[in-house]
Amino acid sequence: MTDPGASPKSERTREQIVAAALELFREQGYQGTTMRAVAARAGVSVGNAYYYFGSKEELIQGFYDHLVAEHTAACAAVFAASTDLADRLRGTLLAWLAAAEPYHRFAGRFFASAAQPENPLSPFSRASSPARDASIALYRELVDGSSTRVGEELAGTLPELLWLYQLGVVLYWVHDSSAGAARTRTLVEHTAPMVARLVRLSRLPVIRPLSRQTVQLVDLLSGRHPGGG
Amino acid sequence: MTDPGASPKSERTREQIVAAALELFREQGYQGTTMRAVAARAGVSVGNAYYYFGSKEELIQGFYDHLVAEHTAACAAVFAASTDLADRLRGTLLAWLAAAEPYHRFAGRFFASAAQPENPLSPFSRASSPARDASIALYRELVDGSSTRVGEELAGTLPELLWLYQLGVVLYWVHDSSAGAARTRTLVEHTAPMVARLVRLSRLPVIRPLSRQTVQLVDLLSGRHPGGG
DNA sequence: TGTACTTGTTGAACACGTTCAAATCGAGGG
DNA sequence: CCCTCGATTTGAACGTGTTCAACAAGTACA
Repeated sequence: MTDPGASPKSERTREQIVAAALELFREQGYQGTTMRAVAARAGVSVGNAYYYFGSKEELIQGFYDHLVAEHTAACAAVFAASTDLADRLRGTLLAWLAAAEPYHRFAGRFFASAAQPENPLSPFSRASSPARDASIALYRELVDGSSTRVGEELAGTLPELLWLYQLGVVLYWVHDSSAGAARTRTLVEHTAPMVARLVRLSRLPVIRPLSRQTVQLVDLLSGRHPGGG
Repeated sequence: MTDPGASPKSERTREQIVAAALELFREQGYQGTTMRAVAARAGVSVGNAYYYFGSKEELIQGFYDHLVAEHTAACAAVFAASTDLADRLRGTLLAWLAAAEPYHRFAGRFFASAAQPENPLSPFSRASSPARDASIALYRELVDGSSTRVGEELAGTLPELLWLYQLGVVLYWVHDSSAGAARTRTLVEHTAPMVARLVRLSRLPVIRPLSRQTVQLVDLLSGRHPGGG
């Protein structure tokens, strides 16, 4: 299985494998890293690596967990710094970019896997729902702690919408080969205030129907995987 | 190379290989189809398949070309049927869904490849720019032939924005396992009028700055691959 | 200590995508 | 007809991800 018991021994082996994999991913990229090399550096056999991880792709989950943890930590500082919605959005996204930076080289491969339906790494998959829920909760905190008053219709769904916004930014970042992801930073700098503005405008009579329809649609379709229920 | 001379003989061999690949993709999915099986059904050797196509993924280009052609043809009828912007949007997207339907099973694998940076199949890649330009041109025709008056600021960039909108719909569709892609159809039915409404609202004084900023941002960042120039 | 059972580990073997040196084909010139 | 040369075709061979039967180590209980 993929998730064997958590004895101290197995825990240690598992960590050795993840550490070796992350090292090699950084050094050689995803493609350039072979399972044989990962096993060798971890000091175990190939078969043993497969005892802990069902596939090469699953090794990436290690990177993913690491990333989520680091991002969440960084956001605490962001949330403490300002109550302005645009500031908080900008800070949150820039913090993600900073945390993900070292892995940009193989992130493409990662998100390509994640883009596949039925892949456990997919952000919409059942396997990802804890990470997804955690991420959405982060955005709920972002909204709740901001000074912008959000209409109650929108309030419930806004965190999920902002999570989708982040997904879009990440998608752009993956394809961004500019130095230091400068273009993605530009994207964030420009869109964060626009999104914040849109949230404020959503209470206007002209916009309100659109806002309401958006919420209804997301609630209708979302939750989990599009085909899920 | 990938693109050997176009003698009648090589042309025929190439077509045999593409045909065999598409058959097998439909029958067994992408993963379940081996290059050996493709070569066998096409009546050639494995090496010969690689003489024409640099990789298994490149075989998908055949499906892609087929799809674009069919979609474009279907849109002619859509454009003739109505000048209402929402109708035209809805029709265009539903036509895409109809054309792509038979390939839904392996479309996930396809778009996963496409999601990878540096992959020629990526919609942002240089190799795809003809297909991308053609697709954007389709949306320009959609806009130009509609009865909705579009502000001149937005007019130039709107086709590209709508193409991005389609990209989002496709992304959803790939993950949609509901019968007959019913959920994606719902998404289209709801969002097409909303997008059309948004286009109309974009001329309002409250919205106009947002619209202008959006256009500026897209023009600043877009064109090609984020890191491109 | 011995015995049954679970957990952890091994490395050879398999099927696949891909490569490549060599064989074959086919048109043009002698 | 033969020769030449590039385009086309072959299939064995390589490296890869993955599987699996077998084995070792650890654990619980008598």
